Amino acid sequence: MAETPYAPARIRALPSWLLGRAAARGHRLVAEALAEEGMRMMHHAVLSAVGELGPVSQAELGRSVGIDPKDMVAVVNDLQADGLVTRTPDPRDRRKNAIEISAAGERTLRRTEKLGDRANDELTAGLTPAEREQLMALLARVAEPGEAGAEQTGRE
Amino acid sequence: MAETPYAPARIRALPSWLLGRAAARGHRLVAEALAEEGMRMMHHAVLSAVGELGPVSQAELGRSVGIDPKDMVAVVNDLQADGLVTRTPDPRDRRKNAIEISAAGERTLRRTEKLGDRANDELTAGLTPAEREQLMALLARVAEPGEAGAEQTGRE
DNA sequence: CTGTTATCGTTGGGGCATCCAACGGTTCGC
DNA sequence: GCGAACCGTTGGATGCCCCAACGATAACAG
Repeated sequence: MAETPYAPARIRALPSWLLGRAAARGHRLVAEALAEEGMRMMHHAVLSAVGELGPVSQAELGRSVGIDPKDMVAVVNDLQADGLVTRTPDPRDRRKNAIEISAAGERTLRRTEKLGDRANDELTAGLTPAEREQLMALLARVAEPGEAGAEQTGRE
Repeated sequence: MAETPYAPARIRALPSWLLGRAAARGHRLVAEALAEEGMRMMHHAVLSAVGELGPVSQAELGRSVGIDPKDMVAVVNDLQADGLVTRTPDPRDRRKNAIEISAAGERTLRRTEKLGDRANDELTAGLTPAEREQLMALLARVAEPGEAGAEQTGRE
């Protein structure tokens, strides 16, 4: 074998390290894929959340995908500028904005979902479907330690 | 609050998403643990690499842990300022700096390794040792897909 | 009704990790 | 020798996360 600059074994043996590397690769693959549609990860996540939850307030959206309200403002601004979502004042609560996906947003979402799935397939290309399921199950338990009932506000 | 802000199923079902969440938690736990010694993740990783590889150039270090040369400069600066490593010009190649761990570096490394291990134990507290090994094996295959040729080029 | 408390959207700032482009100094291949 | 490649270094850009504050609005207690 050539003298590859191997990562030190000590570090490599740490779950957090491997987790970070794998996540970095996943992030890169997905980001590259979504870039084909001019989308970014958070934007896609938010758009998907809007499409799934229906008309929602920004605060609720932020809690659902776990991002800061500050960043949510920018994301919704972009999505609205691209005509992917509509932001209308909620008549029943004038503090809120009702975010809803548009027809164009639905179309874009369908494309970006395909791209995201494809990137994730590439990410897990070395795994069998069963192994992928296994990985997902293990990751879920590592990402959310408590998670017994799961009805609670899973805030991080 | 009946409405739980659960993450949309669409997004949650993606390995890249779960990977990111799990990595974020791991990162946070390890960072908090290392902060007890005033250390940060990259610093610890580099220090560990130096201790394992012996006298080594910064470029080689950067390749081994997969970080940018720019950031490596800052890391080595900090480590040197804390007296944890020595940076001496390589007489055989005056472009290179020979980075070597110091006695104080060894001591600090032993402590931070304990802290890192402890944080990783907490991270994987919900898993049995066998499951943890399983997770590591799966992650390794996801993080480094090719792995056969041991191709150079650092990363992507 | 009035005053207090809480939420919502928004703006501002900071910290941390990753990445790319460039440059002078040095070594290596031809 | 001379161009190509590498090394350390500097500069800048980006993305993600967290905290604090503000005006407007709503919910609630009195």
